[in-house]
Amino acid sequence: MELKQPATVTLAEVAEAAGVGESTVSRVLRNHGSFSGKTRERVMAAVERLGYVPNRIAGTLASTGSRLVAFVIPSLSNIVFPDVLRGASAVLEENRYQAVFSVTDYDPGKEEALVAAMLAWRPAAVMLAGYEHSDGTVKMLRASGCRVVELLDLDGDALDIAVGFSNRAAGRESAAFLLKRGYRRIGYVGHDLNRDTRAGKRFSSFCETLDARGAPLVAREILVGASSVENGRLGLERLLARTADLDAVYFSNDDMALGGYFHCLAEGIAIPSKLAIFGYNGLDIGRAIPQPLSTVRTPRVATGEIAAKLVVANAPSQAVDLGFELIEGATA
Amino acid sequence: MELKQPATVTLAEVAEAAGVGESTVSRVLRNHGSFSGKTRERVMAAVERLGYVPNRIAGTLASTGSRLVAFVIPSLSNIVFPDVLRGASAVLEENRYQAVFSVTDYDPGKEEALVAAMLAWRPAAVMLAGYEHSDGTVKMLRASGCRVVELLDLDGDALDIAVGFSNRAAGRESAAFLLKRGYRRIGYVGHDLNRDTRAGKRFSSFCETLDARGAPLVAREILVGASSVENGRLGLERLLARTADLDAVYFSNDDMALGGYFHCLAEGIAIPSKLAIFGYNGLDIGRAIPQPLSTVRTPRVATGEIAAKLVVANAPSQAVDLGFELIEGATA
DNA sequence: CGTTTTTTTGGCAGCGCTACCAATCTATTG
DNA sequence: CAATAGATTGGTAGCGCTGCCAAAAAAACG
Repeated sequence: MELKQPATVTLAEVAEAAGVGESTVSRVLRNHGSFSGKTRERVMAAVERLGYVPNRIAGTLASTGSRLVAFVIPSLSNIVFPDVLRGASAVLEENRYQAVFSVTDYDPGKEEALVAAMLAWRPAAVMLAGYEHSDGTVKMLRASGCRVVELLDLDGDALDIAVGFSNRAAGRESAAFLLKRGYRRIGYVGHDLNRDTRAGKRFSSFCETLDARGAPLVAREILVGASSVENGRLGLERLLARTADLDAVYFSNDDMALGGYFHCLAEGIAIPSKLAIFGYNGLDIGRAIPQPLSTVRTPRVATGEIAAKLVVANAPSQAVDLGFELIEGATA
Repeated sequence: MELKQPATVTLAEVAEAAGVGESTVSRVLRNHGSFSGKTRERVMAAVERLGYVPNRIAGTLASTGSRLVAFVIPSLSNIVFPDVLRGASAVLEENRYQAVFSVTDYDPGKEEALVAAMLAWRPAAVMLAGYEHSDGTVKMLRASGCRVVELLDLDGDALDIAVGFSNRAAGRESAAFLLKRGYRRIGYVGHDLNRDTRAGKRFSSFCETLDARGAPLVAREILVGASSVENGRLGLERLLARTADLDAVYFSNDDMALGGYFHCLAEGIAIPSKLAIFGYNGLDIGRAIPQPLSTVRTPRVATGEIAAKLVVANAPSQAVDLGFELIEGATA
């Protein structure tokens, strides 16, 4: 079926049909300013009859601020970001804001280009992952005059608003937990850390903590590419082939850790007696496996919610620490 | 740090600074129409110097078509939709289109409201999940004149463009596969099917196929709420408590099936000799567990890609069947 | 009732940009 | 060198809506 371009109905036509002025229609539709009940009815009837759909493009141009919120996120494969979007989206929809997004693939250059493209829509706010941005990105954001929210990280200086938790603290506490449990020969399996700087921060403070307690990291296996269950499995396999007698492995996140868990399951490696496994994120699936995964649960949805609420309320610049929760689980 | 509203630079100011007319700046920036190399340089220098960011709101209003594509999706928790967004987003970004989205929570009423809100942005296309929409939604979409793409379903009549595969065929082939393997006492564990109509279609044609082959479904367990690993586990537990001697269970999707798998693992139920498990979606994680999950792999990312390509190319109305692949795995 | 106050209205100038058209300039041709 | 064709430009009317302001109508007051 060919869809023909039906001459779109404009506000002026509604006004004409309702026998009132344009500004009256505008007021009724936005429920702003004053008008009589009778007028309201006539306008609504005309709207109904003509099938009028307001044009937000025109509305936004005419008024001052837009109700667009731009998300520039590294990935949609990593469940973290859909979770953040989910939390934010619920709040934004309630407040008649509209979410727009694009995906950087963890590439700062692409991030810069996408931020530029986003700013062209004159959003009320731009939401980004973390603190590591190119100079160009920072400059544009500063000059834009729109709100900037940096998500899921707290280890650095915020441009405007930051909502999240400390990845360094998460790395530190994970290390402390493993040490407290008596593990001394600890390894690490992770994905590309240059791109995922938050995972990098966790790892570096994890290592610092081990060093400080006199039980430095014994071995590491870094896989190219994104985190995934398969990479976690592969990573652990390689690590164990290279290094004997490890008693615990820290993974860059739960996806990777699950891969490690499955490897042990398949190879008959007893968890945690022979090898302990520790993840990061607190995914639901980690609680459904036979031995609940030991991990750190992060408030991903809440991060999105709070960020959206702050933007909607046009709150002052601030950093909000939502914290995280270490889940002892049964794998470490 | 307070971000001050910096008087935004307009195209007129760039024109002034570059000593050329507004339309010339516009042509250079869009690389459209003709202009000399020298002019181009002067304009670009002025753009650079003033830090000009074009206003797409104004641009869209002034020109005819927008480069916005609206996604109205049921959920962000179900990985299916982030996958579709991912595929689409890559293509859209390449073509300088912008993705906007909102989430319906599988609620047709909310879908209608969100479609209305989306149409207010005069998108080039609206992308929706499946064919089941309220009358109001259909009416609005028809009247809107923008392209409509229905995703991930092919069992029904498309409004305009449809991209996906047949859920009925998937249900049918899954049943045929289990029967061919010799399973006769087959059960089902699923989530709320009124909302997820695609899962409902799979289930009903699964049952029809079993009936036709004289091995009707023995038992079912439907859980309220969304699909999840935990619900899958719980569902299988309940199903087995109620019904003895099942030899295979079909799950509404891989998340649910993984829950079932973990239940068996924890309870020491041998797979597939004692109980076979079959899922749907072909998630990566299903291949990383000790016994690869038997399932149907669906082209989710490709669905998004193709949909976006058709929209960008302003292709004629059509239904594109991307098919699916039955993965034999080791659990059935 | 006339007057003052309050509530409702309509008119219209932009918002920043693009599309169209006419004007200007440059290169070509005979 | 005039004439013609082609390449570059600038001017300007909207795109559809909102915000401001003044006019009109209704309500309140004395």
